[in-house]
Amino acid sequence: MGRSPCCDENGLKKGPWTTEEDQKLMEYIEKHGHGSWRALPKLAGLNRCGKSCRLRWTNYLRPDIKRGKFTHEEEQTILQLHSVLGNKWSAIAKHLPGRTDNEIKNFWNTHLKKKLIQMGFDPMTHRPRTDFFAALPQLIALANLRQLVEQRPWDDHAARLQAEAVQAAKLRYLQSLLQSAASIANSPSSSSINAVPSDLEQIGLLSPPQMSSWSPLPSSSLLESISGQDIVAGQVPDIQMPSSFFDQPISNDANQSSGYTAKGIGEGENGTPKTMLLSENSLPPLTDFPISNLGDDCSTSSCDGSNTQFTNWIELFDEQFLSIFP
DNA sequence: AAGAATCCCAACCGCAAGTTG
DNA sequence: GCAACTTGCGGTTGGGATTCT
Repeated sequence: MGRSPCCDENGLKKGPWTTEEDQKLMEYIEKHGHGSWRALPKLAGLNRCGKSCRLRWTNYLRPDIKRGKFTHEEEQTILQLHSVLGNKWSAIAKHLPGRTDNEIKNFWNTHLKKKLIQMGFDPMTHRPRTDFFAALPQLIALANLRQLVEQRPWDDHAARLQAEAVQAAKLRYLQSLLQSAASIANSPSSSSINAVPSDLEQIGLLSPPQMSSWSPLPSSSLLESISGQDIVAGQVPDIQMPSSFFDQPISNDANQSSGYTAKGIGEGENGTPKTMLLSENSLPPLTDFPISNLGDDCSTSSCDGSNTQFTNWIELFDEQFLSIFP
């Protein structure tokens, strides 16, 4: 397996393509097909290397390429597929007609990855970041200190931190439940990944129709459409956040910070760190995130504020999660 | 208004797998 | 089996566009 010759031989042109070059390339491929990419530039009268021509065609000139911003559905698909496939951009692109791997990669790197990081999730594993948890008590304690000093409700930042912590904890618990589901699904007596432990059903996590909009597991149709080699049998993909969740603005409106309380910051009687207790009414109002205000932080054209299904689901999650989570 | 900072994406680079003779 | 060649892929970057100060 030899290495391909470098493109910059013979002073071939590099950099942005001109409309004239595009025209030449398109006309040639429409007439003759691309054939050998290496031979194409000479035949088409282009002072480019074949690699550059191939890239230009596949990423920009191909007639079936979809232009414009990613839709909400596409964003969800990318998130789901990335949780399963990782940075297999070409594999992900196969499930998004009209989108190139390069485009998806760029979208991930410029938007989705940042959102995951901002929400305290590892973009590679889709799990809550441990360093985030480690630092959280100190951050909350600092915020509380400030509250005491200033005698006023939590500011936006502190409220946001707590809201994120609660959501991350919930998701971590959900993930452990899903892993249980996977082990059951993987057992000889179970034939479907959809087999769920009773506690999942008990807390209503999988009750329709709330889960129709987003599921922590890739949809069954999606899984079916992914080639078998992409997924280790029985392995549950890492949980990922719904894109609607990521759409929540990082800086919440002031009216969301009221009424949040943290209890028991500090040390317990035996000197061990005391667990931060969050009263039920201290939970952030997940359903109240001003989705209609997402515009500034919204990178896709789909942020139209119409996504209510997930918020319904998370609302259910709030109540029933707390009833079983000490 | 202007300079700085940041965002965004087209294009490049290099590696590895696949193909051919 | 081997080397040359082709193609595909993922990571990175340059610079224009946009936003911020």
